[in-house]
Amino acid sequence: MSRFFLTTAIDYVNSRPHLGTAYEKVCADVIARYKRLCGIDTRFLMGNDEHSQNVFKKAIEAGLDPLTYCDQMEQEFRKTWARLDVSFDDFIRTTEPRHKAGVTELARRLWDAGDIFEGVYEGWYCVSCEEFKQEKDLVNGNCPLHPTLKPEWIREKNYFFRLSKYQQPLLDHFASHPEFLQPDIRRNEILRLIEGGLQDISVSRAGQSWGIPLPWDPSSVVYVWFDALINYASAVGLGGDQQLFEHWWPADLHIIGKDITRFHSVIWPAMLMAAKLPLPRQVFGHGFMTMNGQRMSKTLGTIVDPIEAADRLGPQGQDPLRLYLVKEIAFGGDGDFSWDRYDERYNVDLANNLGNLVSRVTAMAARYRQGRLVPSAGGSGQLPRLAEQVRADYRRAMDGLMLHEGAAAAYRLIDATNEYIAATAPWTLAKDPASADRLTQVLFDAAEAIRLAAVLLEPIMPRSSREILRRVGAATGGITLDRDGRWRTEGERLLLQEGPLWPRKETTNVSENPLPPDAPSPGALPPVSAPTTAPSAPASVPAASSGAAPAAAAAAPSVQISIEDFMKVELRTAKVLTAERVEKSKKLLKLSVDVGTEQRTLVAGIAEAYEPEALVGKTVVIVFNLKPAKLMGIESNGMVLAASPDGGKPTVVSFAEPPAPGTRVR
RNA sequence: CGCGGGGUGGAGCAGUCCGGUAGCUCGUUGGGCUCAUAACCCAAAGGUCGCGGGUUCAAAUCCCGCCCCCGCAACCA
Repeated sequence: MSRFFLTTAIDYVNSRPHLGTAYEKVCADVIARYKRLCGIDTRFLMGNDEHSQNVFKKAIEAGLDPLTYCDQMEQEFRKTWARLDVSFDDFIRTTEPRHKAGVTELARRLWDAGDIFEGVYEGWYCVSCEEFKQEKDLVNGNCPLHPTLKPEWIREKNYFFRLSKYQQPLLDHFASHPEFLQPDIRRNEILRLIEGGLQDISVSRAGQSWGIPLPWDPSSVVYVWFDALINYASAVGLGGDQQLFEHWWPADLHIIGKDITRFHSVIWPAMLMAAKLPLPRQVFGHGFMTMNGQRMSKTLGTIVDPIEAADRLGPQGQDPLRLYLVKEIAFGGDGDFSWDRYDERYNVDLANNLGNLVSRVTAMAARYRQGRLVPSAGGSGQLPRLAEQVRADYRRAMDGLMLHEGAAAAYRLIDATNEYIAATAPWTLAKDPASADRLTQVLFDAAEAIRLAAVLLEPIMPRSSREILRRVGAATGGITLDRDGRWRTEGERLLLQEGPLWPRKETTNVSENPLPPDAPSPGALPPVSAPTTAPSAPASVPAASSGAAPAAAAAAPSVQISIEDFMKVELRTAKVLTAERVEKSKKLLKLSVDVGTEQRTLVAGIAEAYEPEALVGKTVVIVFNLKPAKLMGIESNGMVLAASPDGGKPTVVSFAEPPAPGTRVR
């Protein structure tokens, strides 16, 4: 029996899964279930990415031991996947011993092959910030955040992977395996990137404890992205169960978000080449989910909780959600979600079409034949031929990962069945005893078409599919496409007339804007910009992430400060003398202001809301004792206060009757 | 010239790689049916496929130029 090993990205555990994360898992699950339906021995792997500094920080903030925190988050993830009927066969956490074994094994192979070398990261290090600073960020040679401190020039030991060595092998692989990276749009992008040359990359961090130590130098841990990628191999026994590994590796398909395509289609294959291991057969980078056209973000209130979305449509609400995700979004492209549209699709696809079809057929079978259908020898019209066509289209679509087309194919059969009923008018046949056989045949055909549609939809709506099969009197267990996907002309059917599968949802058209942009949620503070870590870090993180935007950091709990704390902030009025746009900047204005005692230059991010001329002469409020910072090369000595709604345009604080420049505001 | 995505009937999208009657869902209008969850079926109206050039017998699709929108990054001190 052929086998299929399928993976999704493993998820960062610093926040609960949202709809974007769920989108990826559901699509992967549909593929996994489809492969099983085809009779293929399938292994579907998912998991959590836990060795991130952010996870570590998050745990410490929550006052938890990191592992305890990860344990708790695992439950959150598992709960979500269970609610959505995601049928993974294995769930890996990067803190598990088997993963450590795999990472150790792979790292050692690369080291032995000479593809990892020791280097140093050199840079200006601010002891107070505990991080490296870029030369260009320094202000007069000092740390921008600590103007009195001169950063130290530090060399940190770092191990690098010779990624550059694999440029040509990767290009060769892409050339000989056009299917390796899909869809094509990503493939072209990555090809250009590889052609542009590859840099060796740092794979270790010195002086950290949260991570997997390098086998040859335990004073360093493996960089989190390097660690994360290896999960796919360690989950099937790399460095442990050799027999398991040989059976399942290489993976047939990595399903990932388009943001981490580079890690999976460049770095990961290069690592495997270096380790002399086979490459995964295919990487598929799907698009992102948006909410009402906007990127999912906590501050914009555009996060959709997948559990909430499922619950909205009842205890079996996961199936409508799953159908929406695969049928309404072209797999590979970006997709939008809105509650209105979600409800609409539910009514149209499930209540009106499929659900109503099951109702009318089972009702007629019950009324005219007491639910028992024994087909006569008569012909079956056009439906069987269409069913065969649909089945072929469905297979082609699903094999090519065009999940939305697979769903559409199944729906062509459903639509055709509704048309067939309208054309044959069984209720008319029922009035004429001479048409008795014909009536039975028509109902049988309709039931058979429904049965086939249910089989095709099984990967997308497993639970509902089984329920439909039950109602049309077909076997519900162990179905396969080969055996159950073809039109049957005989066999007695016992149909069950029961209540609506999907009651119609009355659309009250309460357009529910999740959160008015200018209404901050209670207790929410502006997100604190997290200091970035060492500059040698890769730009983004690999196997974590997932579908949509990573959730913004959770709103900090409301913290009360003392009057002394507040008084540390010296607010003063300032009169704007000149204002000009900052070259090549979208948001910044450069202002010179009179603060009474002196004249200062400062930079404000209000260019989108104010023309420079409109500000000249105005009296505004600034933070007088803010540490200077450089923005787009300009030193800013203070900050203009403005009301700044999330995603909206700022309004600077001003006065009806301006006091003298330099007046203290408190 | 920072990277990327997009512009297709009123709305939301597919189609673009591999040119050949412009497709789907919703909405609108008219009709039909009464088995069914006010559902289902038929029909109609509605499109300069962002703009301008080019290649071609033929361009939404290929080539060149331009405009607009949206992300991301550089900048919300």
